[in-house]
Amino acid sequence: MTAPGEAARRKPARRPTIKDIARRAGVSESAVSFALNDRPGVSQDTRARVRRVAEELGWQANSAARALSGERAGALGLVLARPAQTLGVESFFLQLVSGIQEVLSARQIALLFQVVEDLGTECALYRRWWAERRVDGVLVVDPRTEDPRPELLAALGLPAVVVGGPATPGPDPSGPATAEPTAKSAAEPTAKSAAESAAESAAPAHPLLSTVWADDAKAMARVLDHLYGLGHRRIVHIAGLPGLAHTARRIRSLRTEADRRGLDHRQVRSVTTDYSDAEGAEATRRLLDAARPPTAIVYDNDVMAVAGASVAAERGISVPDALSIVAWDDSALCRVTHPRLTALVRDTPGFGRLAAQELLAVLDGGPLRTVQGELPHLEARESTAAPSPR
Amino acid sequence: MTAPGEAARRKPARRPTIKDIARRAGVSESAVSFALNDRPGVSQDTRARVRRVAEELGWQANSAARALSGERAGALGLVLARPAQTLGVESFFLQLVSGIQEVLSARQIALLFQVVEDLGTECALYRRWWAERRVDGVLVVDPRTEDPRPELLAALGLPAVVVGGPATPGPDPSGPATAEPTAKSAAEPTAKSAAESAAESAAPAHPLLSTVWADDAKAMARVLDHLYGLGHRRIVHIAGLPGLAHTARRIRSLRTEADRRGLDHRQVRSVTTDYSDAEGAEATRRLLDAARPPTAIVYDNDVMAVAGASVAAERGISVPDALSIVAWDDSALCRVTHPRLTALVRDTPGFGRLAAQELLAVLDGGPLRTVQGELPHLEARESTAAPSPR
DNA sequence: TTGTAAGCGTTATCAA
DNA sequence: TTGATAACGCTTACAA
Repeated sequence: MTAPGEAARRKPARRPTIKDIARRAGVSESAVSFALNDRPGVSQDTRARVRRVAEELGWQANSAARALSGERAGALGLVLARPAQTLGVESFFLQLVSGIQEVLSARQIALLFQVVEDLGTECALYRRWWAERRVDGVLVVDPRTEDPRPELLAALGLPAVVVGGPATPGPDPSGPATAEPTAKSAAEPTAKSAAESAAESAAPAHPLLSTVWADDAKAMARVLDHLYGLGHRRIVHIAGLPGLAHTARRIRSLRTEADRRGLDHRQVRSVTTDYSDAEGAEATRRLLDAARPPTAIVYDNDVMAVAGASVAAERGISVPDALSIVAWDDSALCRVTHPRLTALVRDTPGFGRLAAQELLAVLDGGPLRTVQGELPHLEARESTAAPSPR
Repeated sequence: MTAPGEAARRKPARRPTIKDIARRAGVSESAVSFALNDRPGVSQDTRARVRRVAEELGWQANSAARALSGERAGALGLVLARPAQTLGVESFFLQLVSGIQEVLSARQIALLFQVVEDLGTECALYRRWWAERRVDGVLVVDPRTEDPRPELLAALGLPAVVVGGPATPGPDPSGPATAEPTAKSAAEPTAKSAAESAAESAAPAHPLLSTVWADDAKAMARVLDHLYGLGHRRIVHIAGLPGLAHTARRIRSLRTEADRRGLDHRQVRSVTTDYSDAEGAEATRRLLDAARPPTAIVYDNDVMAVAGASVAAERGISVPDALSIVAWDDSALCRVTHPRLTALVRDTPGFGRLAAQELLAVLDGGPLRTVQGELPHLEARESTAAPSPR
């Protein structure tokens, strides 16, 4: 190593360029370029020599130069639009990102990750990245029911894949999925056949962008199967943000499943929250204080589920005897509570890998597609059981 | 907007360049460059005109071109070396990143964020980024007691700031801070005066890199003050990974504080873990099963604290009557348990802002410095109280 | 199979 | 105060 401190700082080692390699290998720069990029037009012998020299020198292509001449920036972008406070306890994103990078790092592609306050800032950032040519494409997360992003990205010509989509499904014949907001009450029961819903979820392709998604409808059906099978008839789904596409899908699915079993929409229903422990707890309190409280609650994330379990404990309501609890998404959280929480487990890093692969496929000129991730499975733990007779 | 679908994808809008601006404003390219970069050598009039045209065209500098000619890539890097499984419930990093980006986005600087498996991969990535000229500098997190990164980065001449440092403090006269691993027992009591320790923590500057850090020693002292004041005399610190610099500082501080109060090192001590809920729970079980269990436990993160509280509940040990619990780092987790957990609260986004500012200062040619973040404060909740008499 | 040369969009150095 | 012009490191026609 060089001398420490200031010295090292002032005189950074020079990075080798293609010219250095050319000189050292006794060939032209273009030959080097061809050799290193696996292009025809250079002999096996030369190719090998160039490769060896490059290795010796520890050469790596200058990403700026490559981006400037070739079209590729060698980087993809991912923006997370969340108010700073909402950046709570969420293993989801870190795991998603780690899966994405497993795929990207093998191809030497960098990921620009940015956390912003809101959707407007996110859109502005896409425009900037596009104008700056900073990224070759982006992964769009948290798709919404009304989402301006696909149209913007398509207009810019910035390749993108919607993760968790479809962002804006076609017009819903029965109107948008709605749930009572926490404050209000009662939602008019808009019946729809299971077949209708299934068809919808089978062809959710967004016309503008490729999409990778999980079948929340089927997952919700599994949860319902589990709870209904145990004997539950009063089931409430404490959902996340109402504007998100997957929230809408889950709500719609719950309704479909209720209809299929002839359950009343007053007994089986969804309420929306902001995903925070505070709103999760608040919604739970309201439900438990009602005249006929639910015997089972499904929470849209782990944090709310734990908060809900805590409320039950505070009320002296025993889980699972008097109340069953299911968490959508598993994490350490679900395993440290007492009792441990039954959870819907999905392979989040795997989902990230899928998304990255799909974006790379789009960059390579592949067709727009809709790819479905693995169906989550229900990990039954101690928080769900048959409801106590009353 | 242009026509949707394939059309938009095939014919992406052209990005305006400096040449377009020059043509349209009727000046030379270099005049445009000067005007847009606030350099002297162009009249007020021209400058205004150029600016207006650039605005109209929605021009943004092509980051690759700028990186190629100027020295700057306009991006910083942050690598998180964590085995994928350990990417658990941690709000810390997302919050840190959000703070960092508050500072960077104001200066239009992007952040390359990468999650890797281990330190070796992290170092390889620094080398690659450096060779590719991908980043202008990096933020080094999770500094260790024996850390190869500062030397590597200094040798490469890649500007960096250690976040949470100092990474490798000067040789400790009393030997490295050690704690009994969970499996073993007893550590030889290596006494050291409080003054000595204070001096050490007052001048932790790493000779190679700038550092922003939090005074874990003082924070630990605060925790001890709290618990000792309540009457606790048997206090165990369930620490995180033994190799991390801040773990060492906390362990050392605990010992110093014990000595200062004449407490036995068998009664007040640290054990190390991997931060996981599993090891946190396991360590807690071991402690509670001992002949003379501690009356208070300090956990190095929120997940372990919650896991520990859960173990206590499982054992029928009442918190805080029979056991007091403190969590290092607050989060929603600490507020959803029953009782809510007393926690050491710090401003993580603020810490991120500080780190980003410091790195920018280094990039601007500022001197190597050691900057101290805000001291965490203890948020006393229901999990700490006077120990029950026995 | 090889080398020469133009170009990518900036910044920076010169003369004018 | 301006406008050519040469880098920066790479890719890629095109010519030898």
